[in-house]
Amino acid sequence: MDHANSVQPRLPSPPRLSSLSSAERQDRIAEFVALNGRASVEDLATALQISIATARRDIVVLSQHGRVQRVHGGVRSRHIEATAQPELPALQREEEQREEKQRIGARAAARVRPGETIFIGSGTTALAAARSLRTRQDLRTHTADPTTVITNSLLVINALADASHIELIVLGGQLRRSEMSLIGHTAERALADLRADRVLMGIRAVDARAGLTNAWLPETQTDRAILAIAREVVLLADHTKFGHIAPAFVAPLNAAHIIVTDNQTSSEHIEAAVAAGVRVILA
Amino acid sequence: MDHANSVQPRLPSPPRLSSLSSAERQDRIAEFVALNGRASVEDLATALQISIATARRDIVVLSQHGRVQRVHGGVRSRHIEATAQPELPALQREEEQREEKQRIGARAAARVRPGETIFIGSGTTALAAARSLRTRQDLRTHTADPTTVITNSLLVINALADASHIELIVLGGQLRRSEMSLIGHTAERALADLRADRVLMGIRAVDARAGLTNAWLPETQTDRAILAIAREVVLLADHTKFGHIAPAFVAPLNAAHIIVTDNQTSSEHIEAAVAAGVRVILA
DNA sequence: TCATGTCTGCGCGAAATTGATCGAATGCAC
DNA sequence: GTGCATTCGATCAATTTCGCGCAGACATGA
Repeated sequence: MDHANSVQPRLPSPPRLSSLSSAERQDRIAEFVALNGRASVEDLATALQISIATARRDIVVLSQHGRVQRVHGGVRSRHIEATAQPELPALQREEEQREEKQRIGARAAARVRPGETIFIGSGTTALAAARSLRTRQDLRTHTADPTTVITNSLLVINALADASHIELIVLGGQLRRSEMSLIGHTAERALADLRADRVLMGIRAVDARAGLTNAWLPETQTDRAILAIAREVVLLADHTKFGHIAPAFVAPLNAAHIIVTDNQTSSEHIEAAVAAGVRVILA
Repeated sequence: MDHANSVQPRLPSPPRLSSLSSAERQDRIAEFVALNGRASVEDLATALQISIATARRDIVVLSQHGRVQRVHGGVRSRHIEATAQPELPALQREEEQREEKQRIGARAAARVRPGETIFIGSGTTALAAARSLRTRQDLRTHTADPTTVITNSLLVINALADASHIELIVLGGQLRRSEMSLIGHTAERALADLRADRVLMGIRAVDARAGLTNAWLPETQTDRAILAIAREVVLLADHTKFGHIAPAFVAPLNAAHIIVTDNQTSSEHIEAAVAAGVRVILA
């Protein structure tokens, strides 16, 4: 029996005694990253005496929880470099699910055709879409009928301020600093005179029964007015938005014609959206 | 074909995490650019010990994120005014008569009392006034009835975006990039619902007979609507503005209640303004 | 004792990242 | 406007890293 190992070609059995539980390992990894700023997968595997595969799995869990930021080759601290900007909530959140948001934004922006009028809402995912539009070369050449962007997001405005190939129309209103968005009576009144081909907007929470919900009640009035001006509503929501409910009801789920999300969204949520008549695009 | 392949003259060099991950490299580049203002592609490649191609790829990512501005040969900082290009006309002009504009702006801002509602227009002198308001401590303590700023200038918006003691209301409208101002029907419609204690605005040219004139006709409609919402109009005009006439008529000289200018303005122009019933303040 | 579920380590194909090269585009000087 | 040098963008090869399925080990419960 036993001894057998004298010649065993592989011993895949790790004696788990005395080693750490997965939660403890992940805490150690998070601690290590917080201390050193970054770590390669191999570093972690060596330091914690675990295999590369397990280190990788722990990293996946940690990044999904937002405790570390995943990069090719390892992980690094989620802490933002912060050269000058004050830590505005909207900018803080920009780092969470950064890769997913960029993919979602790019995919949503790809739906925009030259010469169209697009509304881009507030939120970091919508900001990613605006940045994607900023570099679209086909919009740059199509100068006869310029592409127009309407927005109530100060971040989108700044992102497109130097994009001379895009006509920029700003909704007025009161500045909500936590989101850097413009809301209120003035914004809604401006919307009455505007129409768009598509609306690209993010949302705080998506749930099949509770519909689309946001965190701040005064904003919902403006959000509803935004939804009403376009013939196609494209909702941008990464996988962390699904299955949750925020306090302020905005609209039923099928108010969105298209939802762009990432491939980590569970099929359960996707199927529920499809059943509600919404087209789901995985970025 | 001989030669060549027998001895491979290329060594594709393996990617090593041991150096820096892509995200870290990009942070370094952003930091470098923020510090030095600009950098060539070769500079970055040398400084970070990476190939030209990789440096270029990082630059593309950074510019897509809006963290740096790409130019032929390298990158330059985009941090000036948090968003805008230095070569925009409005910012080019910022350097002209800079001292005078700062004094004029500070003097005009000094008229603002805590709790008032102020409209600040576009132009670099008005921007100086906004910056002065930003640091007024008495506005910061007077929280019961917050001071409110209404503006159609993107530069003013950005200057006050992090001034949490100031309520900020933005006029909507179409972005005029040369001035970074919002104008048009949407802006005028928003003005219909707004009133202010004072209007602080710049002007292109001031002349006793020709009145207040601007360079761009479509803007005059918006400018007139702005003048109409306040009980006190404070005109900010350095000495270079006097005695000239610009193509678009905005309003007669006495539409302004107060003109703040600098001490290089000739007494002839000052007396003409006083004769028209305007109070002149020298900053 | 056996069945079941969960966790760990390993291997292989797929994806990602990097550096180099080449034609095309751009900027600069005259 | 013309000519020349530089830079940009796209592509290829090389290597690393990632994702996923598979098998073994331990814990739990019948």
